[in-house]
Amino acid sequence: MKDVAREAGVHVSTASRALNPSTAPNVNPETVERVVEAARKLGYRPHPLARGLRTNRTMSVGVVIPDVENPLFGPIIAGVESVLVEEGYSVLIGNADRGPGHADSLVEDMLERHVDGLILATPGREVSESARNAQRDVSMVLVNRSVDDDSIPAIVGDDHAGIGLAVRHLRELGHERIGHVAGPSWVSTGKGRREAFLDWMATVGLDTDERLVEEAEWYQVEPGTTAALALLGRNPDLTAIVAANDLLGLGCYRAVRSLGRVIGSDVSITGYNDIPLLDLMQPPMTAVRVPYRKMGADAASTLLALLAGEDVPPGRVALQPTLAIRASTAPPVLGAR
Amino acid sequence: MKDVAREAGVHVSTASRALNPSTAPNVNPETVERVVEAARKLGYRPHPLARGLRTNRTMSVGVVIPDVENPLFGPIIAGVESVLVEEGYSVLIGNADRGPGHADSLVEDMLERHVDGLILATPGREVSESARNAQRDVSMVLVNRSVDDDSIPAIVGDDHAGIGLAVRHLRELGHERIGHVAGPSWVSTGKGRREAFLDWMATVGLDTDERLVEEAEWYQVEPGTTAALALLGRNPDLTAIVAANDLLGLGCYRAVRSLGRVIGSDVSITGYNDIPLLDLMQPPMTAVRVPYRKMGADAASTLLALLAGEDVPPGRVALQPTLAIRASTAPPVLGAR
DNA sequence: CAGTCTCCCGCAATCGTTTGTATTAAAGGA
DNA sequence: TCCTTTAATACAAACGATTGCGGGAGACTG
Repeated sequence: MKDVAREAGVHVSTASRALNPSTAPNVNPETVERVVEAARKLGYRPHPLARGLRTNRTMSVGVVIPDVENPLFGPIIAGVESVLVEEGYSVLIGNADRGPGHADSLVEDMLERHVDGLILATPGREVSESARNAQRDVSMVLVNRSVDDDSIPAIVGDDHAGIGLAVRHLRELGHERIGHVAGPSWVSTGKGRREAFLDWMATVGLDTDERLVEEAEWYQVEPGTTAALALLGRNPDLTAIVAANDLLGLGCYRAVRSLGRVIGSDVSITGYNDIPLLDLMQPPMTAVRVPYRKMGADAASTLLALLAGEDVPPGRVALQPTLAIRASTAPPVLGAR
Repeated sequence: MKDVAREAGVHVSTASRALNPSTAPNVNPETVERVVEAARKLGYRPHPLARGLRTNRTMSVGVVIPDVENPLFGPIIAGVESVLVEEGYSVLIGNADRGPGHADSLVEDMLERHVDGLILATPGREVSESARNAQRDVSMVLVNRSVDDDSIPAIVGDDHAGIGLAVRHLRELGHERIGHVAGPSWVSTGKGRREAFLDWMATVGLDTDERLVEEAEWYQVEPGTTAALALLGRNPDLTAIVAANDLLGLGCYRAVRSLGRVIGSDVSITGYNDIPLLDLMQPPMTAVRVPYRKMGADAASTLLALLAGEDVPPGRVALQPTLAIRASTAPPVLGAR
């Protein structure tokens, strides 16, 4: 920049102002022209560290993901990245796969790096101490999760509506005995979808017995099988299962098969999330599709608004899911009961 | 840091030296002790921008991925992140999903941000102009790709060995007419696996007719089906297909089914990569498994070595794949020819 | 005892910007 | 004509560290 100033025959401070859109009006238009030309000629690029040191902004935001290897988060990251890069921000990624506490330590790291904002996708329904502290220092927004007291802006899928799509779809097919394989209740989605399930069962005029719900230990295939077996053992007359997650749904596939029953005709199954390849399963799985990429993009936009000083009301914004109907759901076989 | 120095009763420069492991030997041990204590007491955290401004290092590395939504890259990112974070580096992620040229622009962005190193997973067998320039300024290593002239260190899977696993497995099952659905030849993996296939066919004493290979337009299910149909149309007597990629393999599934033949018994199929859920397909797919997480970790380690000034020979390091044998491969039905 | 060497430490410059304040000159008003 | 206002630019102090250089004190040597 010193060179640019010399080339344009002005002081560096003038050059700085000329190059900065917000201060450019304070300098003579022709001078601006000269400086801009000099900068172009010399191929000047501002040094982000020097700038950041002075302005106290790094133009970077941290994104903490519970498990990068989970295909679920690819679209979220893509969505976040696409809008942030557009605004000149860089995305620092943190993978909190080393168990509880790891997310907090990543947040600490990022704060030390003076990120301008944080986007958290880590699970858990409560704000950790460190996150609480972080909110004082930087803007932050949650994605695909929320906190019980809604004290932090969150972009989430509308789980209530999503479960509603599944339950109503099954109801319309004629199912009357529907069960739910729930996710762990300490995760916000696990709790929310479980409640939504019972709620919708009542809405469509069906049984809301707690015995129709079985909680899986974790969002994986194996726990899904275990839970589904327990559920079907307790309720042999079930004709449909709403799984809280695609992997749990695949776990249900295994359970149903191991009982010698046919997926779709004997027992209908719905998944949740619609991860890739679900349409290639045998049979292809009906699933609630959540707009994850948009979720990431919206979270990023919200963060940008916060960074711009706009007042963003805390609380959650829910994105509407859709239902991908495939062959794992069908009308119940009449008289099977 | 000024406060720390005052608290310890020394000059800031002394404090700086005391806190920095590499310069600490130059200061009196008791003084170091006092400074460290003062720093602890005041909760001192170095300011990375100030430090970076002076030292010309940002302690960050850029990772450019062709498509974050592809489940393949999750493990790579996780591997990279795990080793870099350990050494105090941050990971900047760039998603080059906006077509050709986007990767270059991301690299430019990262260079402007003065990343200390770059890890590129973008496809293409040639070094772009910008990458070439980048290599002058920062350390860089490639992952899951290489360049034709091997001028940049690259960590890749050993595709030749991987294809060998598949071909030999099929040969041992008794297959003699084996085809290959190749990936696009402008991608390094597409070209490499194709050549490896023909090479291994010769090695196991089988036909190496070019007609046994059909190139898919892109690594996706649909192009895989198209290619497989063409391949099977041309060679109706094939009893096995080696696909250059899992998704292409799934495309083969569709093709085989649409011809009314049975996967496994009529036509065996092998995939490549072993992406999640492949074991839940019907039938579960035999696939070459590439250690992607390790690949990412090794790439990061190599980069660290480069950053430490060690001499890393250019050229590729190949990681050994394994074979996950499942139900999509079986002995050919005798007399089917 | 003078000279030299070592070991610690302080001084000050530096990295590349931004920005509050001072300065200058021109323009406008009485 | 002189004073005040305004516009445009220059000056210099930050931001928070690192680091070459020099100086002072003590130890060692001859």
